[in-house]
Amino acid sequence: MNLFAEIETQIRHSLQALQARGALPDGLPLERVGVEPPRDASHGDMATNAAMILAKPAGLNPRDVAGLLVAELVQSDAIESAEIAGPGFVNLRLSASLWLALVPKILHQGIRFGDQTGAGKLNIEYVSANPTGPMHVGHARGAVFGDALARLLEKTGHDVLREYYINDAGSQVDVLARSALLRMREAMGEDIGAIPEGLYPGDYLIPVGQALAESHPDLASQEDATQLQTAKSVALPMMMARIRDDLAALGVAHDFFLSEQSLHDDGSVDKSLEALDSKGLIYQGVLEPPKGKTPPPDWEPQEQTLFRSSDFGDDSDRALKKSDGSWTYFAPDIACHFNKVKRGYPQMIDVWGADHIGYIKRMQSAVTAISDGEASLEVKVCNLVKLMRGGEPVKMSKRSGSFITLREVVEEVGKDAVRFMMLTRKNDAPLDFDFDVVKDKSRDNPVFYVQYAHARICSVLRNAPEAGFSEADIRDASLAAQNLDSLKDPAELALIRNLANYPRMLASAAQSREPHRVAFYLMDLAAEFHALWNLGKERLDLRFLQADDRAGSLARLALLRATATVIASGLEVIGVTPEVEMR
RNA sequence: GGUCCCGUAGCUCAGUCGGAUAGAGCACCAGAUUCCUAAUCUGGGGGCCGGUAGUUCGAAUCUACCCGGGAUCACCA
Repeated sequence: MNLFAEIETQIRHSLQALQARGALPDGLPLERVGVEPPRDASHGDMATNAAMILAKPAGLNPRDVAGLLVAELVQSDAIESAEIAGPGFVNLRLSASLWLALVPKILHQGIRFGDQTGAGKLNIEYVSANPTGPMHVGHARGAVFGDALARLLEKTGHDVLREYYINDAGSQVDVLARSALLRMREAMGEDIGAIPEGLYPGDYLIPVGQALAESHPDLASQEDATQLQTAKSVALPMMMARIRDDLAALGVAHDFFLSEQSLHDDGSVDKSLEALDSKGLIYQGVLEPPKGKTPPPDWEPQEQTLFRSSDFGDDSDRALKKSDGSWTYFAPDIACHFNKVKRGYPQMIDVWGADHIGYIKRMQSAVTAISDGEASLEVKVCNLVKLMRGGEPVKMSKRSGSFITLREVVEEVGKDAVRFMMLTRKNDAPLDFDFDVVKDKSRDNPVFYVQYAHARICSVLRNAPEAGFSEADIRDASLAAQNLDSLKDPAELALIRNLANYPRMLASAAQSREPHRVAFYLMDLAAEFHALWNLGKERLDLRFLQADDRAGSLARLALLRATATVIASGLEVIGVTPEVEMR
């Protein structure tokens, strides 16, 4: 329960009391009443918009409603003062003990501070990179975003399943198999020359070729279809193992892997289509050419099996089978989501690259159609990542196979830096990833800046014994029992208010599915802590450790530990390590 | 042309179910270290929140239309 919610409840009770007395009419929209921190700290600790929201429905003017509310609120022990301001805001000042009580609460709960419960089951699918090669940096953003979102949603009470959909049935997998077969011949001593156009040139397939050569020495003499099948059966697990390794290096792990091929093999694709067909949503037809100035030059009308996605808000109906009768990628994707629903996850989130934006409506249409509106799919898109070094974009050529892999980036700058940097921009905005910034040890590097704040607090605690405080004194349990009344300075109280905002921030970040807010909150909190630290240089009374002020020192240590705990908790949500020492 | 995203300080970007005088970092200028990590901090200047209209007690935020930038648009995954 966070402080803002408590005060909001208090206000609601006061309003209800006024209604019970007849001072306010019944039937007011109390649910719209909110409490928020005022922009200007001089206005108080919290402000409510209640009077302005309720004035019109109550048939009173805002300042009169505010007056009634103020008279009611000041009777509460929690509220020290309440005054009317501006157009009808009620500014509240909470009794200091209420704020101070937050510190032991955090110390008791540890990094679980801010946890919420009971938000229900949720399936989140992310990464789902094709198993045809190593992960590159573009995948990293979706991986980090998806993982951080999953952690955030778990923190806020969801029962989350992290899912990876393996596209192991498309034509790209055939290309993978043929590329692996070529590498197999190479492994057997054949001079294969340059890798032909249309096959994957990357060195990462050399071990796959060797594995094939060892496990299936006679494969080259088999029928083509057998060769392909065998190559796939060897190459796919190796590619997926590598992807899992790369993800693990980033601190990302999925709970469930769903194979597209398995959906074909067990008839799920057919069943999904039958389900749609039974609702009358499938027909044979010819799509109109795409509208616009420049229709594709090679466009020609094709009769295809179509899904009536336009009945569900899509711009056009969409093909499930190509004109040659084979499946489009859309059909197994429907089966994939149907599969999730049937496994008990009607609430789904997909994380896609921004280049798939145009695909969202049809997928949502299909989910709505196949579940009769019972299931919902949210799609979050991640925009491009541009790698920068020395102020210049890093050149990437996929053709030559010299693209920067996720593994290389993680090895160069570390997983924490990759993860944090990926969350320094809204997911749907393009992001510059600058190697120079990420490796910098200064204020410019947000990863460093936040971790350094945590390390600095740990440093103070390490220095405590020298200042005469025992190990027992500075344990969280002891600090939580400290009297904190000596924490009076505005800078100290401001830090506590910021800590109080943490659960609120988590809730709104989760609701809007925006884990980057956690990163921004941490940067802000770190700045506030660094400022308090430096204040101790000129204000000796604010220095944390003072041998001649035992009670005051312990109170300050309690505040510091609470701050470190919230930083550690927030870092946990985005999967970054809270460093204990940075020298 | 359709759809979606974006437009906020010189630059890069935050901005909470609409809330009070719109914030931060960088850059620029001026300062702080016998002292818990100066790897940090303090202060200063800098704004038509792309534009117009609308809804509202109140709009950077919501709606409509325009302007500018980007992504995407049968059959590829």
